[in-house]
Amino acid sequence: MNALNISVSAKLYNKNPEETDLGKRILSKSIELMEEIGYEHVTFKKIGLALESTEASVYRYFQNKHQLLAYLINWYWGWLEVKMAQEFMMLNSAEDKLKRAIQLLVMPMDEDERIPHIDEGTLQRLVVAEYPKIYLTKEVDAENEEGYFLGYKRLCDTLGNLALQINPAYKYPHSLFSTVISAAQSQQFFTEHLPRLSDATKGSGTIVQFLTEMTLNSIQKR
Amino acid sequence: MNALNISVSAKLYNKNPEETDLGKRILSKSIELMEEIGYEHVTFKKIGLALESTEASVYRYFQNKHQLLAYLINWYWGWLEVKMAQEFMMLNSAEDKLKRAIQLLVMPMDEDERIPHIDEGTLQRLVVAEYPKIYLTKEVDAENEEGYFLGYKRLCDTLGNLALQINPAYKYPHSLFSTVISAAQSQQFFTEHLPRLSDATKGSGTIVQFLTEMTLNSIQKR
DNA sequence: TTTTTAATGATAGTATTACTATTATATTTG
DNA sequence: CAAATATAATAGTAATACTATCATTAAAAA
Repeated sequence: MNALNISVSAKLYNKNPEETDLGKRILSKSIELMEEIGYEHVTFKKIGLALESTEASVYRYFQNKHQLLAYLINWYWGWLEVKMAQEFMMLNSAEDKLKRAIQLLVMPMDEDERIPHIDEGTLQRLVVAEYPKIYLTKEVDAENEEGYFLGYKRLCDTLGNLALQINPAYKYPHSLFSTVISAAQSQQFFTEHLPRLSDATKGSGTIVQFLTEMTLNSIQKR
Repeated sequence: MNALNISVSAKLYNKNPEETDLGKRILSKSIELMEEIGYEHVTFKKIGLALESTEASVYRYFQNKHQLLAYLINWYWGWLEVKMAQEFMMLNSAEDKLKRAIQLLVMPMDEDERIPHIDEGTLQRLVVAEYPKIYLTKEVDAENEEGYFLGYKRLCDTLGNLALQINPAYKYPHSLFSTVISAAQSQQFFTEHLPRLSDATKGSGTIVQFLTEMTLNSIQKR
């Protein structure tokens, strides 16, 4: 069996959803439902209903909707890192790795067959639509200590280190990649919903070009 | 009297809050309360209480909390544009104007004495903490048609046009400035709450430098 | 095999939220 | 002075975000 496990901080659940059948179904249905009706309109009652289970059962796995979203988003960043690590093995230069990383941030994802209960494509669209909501709260400092944002931070570090391989004197690797990762999401959203805030048309080619140029122009030695 | 009026789409309120005393007090207290306890924890009941007025009275001005936030954020972008236009009069080159614009996006704001009922500094902190919440919803397309995001779009256009003055061949002016405006906000947030996502320390100098370099490197002719 | 434990389902209940509606009162305008 | 308008006071409703209890079933341990 070639299963693959993405690690998510234990503070992001009451009871580990990866360990039970119901848990996995909760993940699967939550992604689907949140992407479909939007975070604000999701309730644990609706998730329970969609699962043919109950509100109380969902509460056994997650304290609340916010924690569930944080779990899913962290899972996504963790999975992306694994994906990137795999692809990087086939590439030599840091520049090529960065370019590929940007593509992975923006391009639609295929289902990973090693993880049948999670539809990565739907999860990616969920992340595009909801990701800042997990940190833009008054609880951010407390949740930060619990590891709610580790996925994002790790990804940011990984890409920042690639930039430093290209130019060790570059002064803003963390700022640059938190900006690039964030822009990768928001440009997708703008292209679809607020096109005046983007120069891309449907299809992700322009976004990748824009981000790649911006990144390389920023870190280049001069 | 040298009053100054920032125009906000009439779809962003039930009854224009700028036209009455209670309306202005609602704006003033909402900014204060939202910044203090966070958007999620605000209710119209609490705003009414803080005003020594009632929930029902607040509902006469705004349909709901979401519309109120959208109003405030649009007001902020409108006000920033006015501020920028004033400052641009004293500058000649497009590059200097862009640099100044980035400073205005990031630096703490003084109270504008022409508008006594709005504390621009507090409003700026509110925008940093909450701005994506007005468009990251399933209602974005409908609200876009109502003009909920005009402030952001106009600001983005204004800065994009400056970039095109520097390099008319630059291909991504909208994407770049939606990214820069957004990064200006999120880098402030990260510096304070998630420092591993930024290279700046408290005080806005580093953020301004980072954004300025990124912007100019992106649009330069090569 | 029996016993215990753990997981889930079913149901009920509470406080708060997000409104809507009604009426009374005060203020402004014609 | 009459009429219109703005606000305050209050009540009420449906949905939300939980918490708690108990019964059932399945799996694991004794």
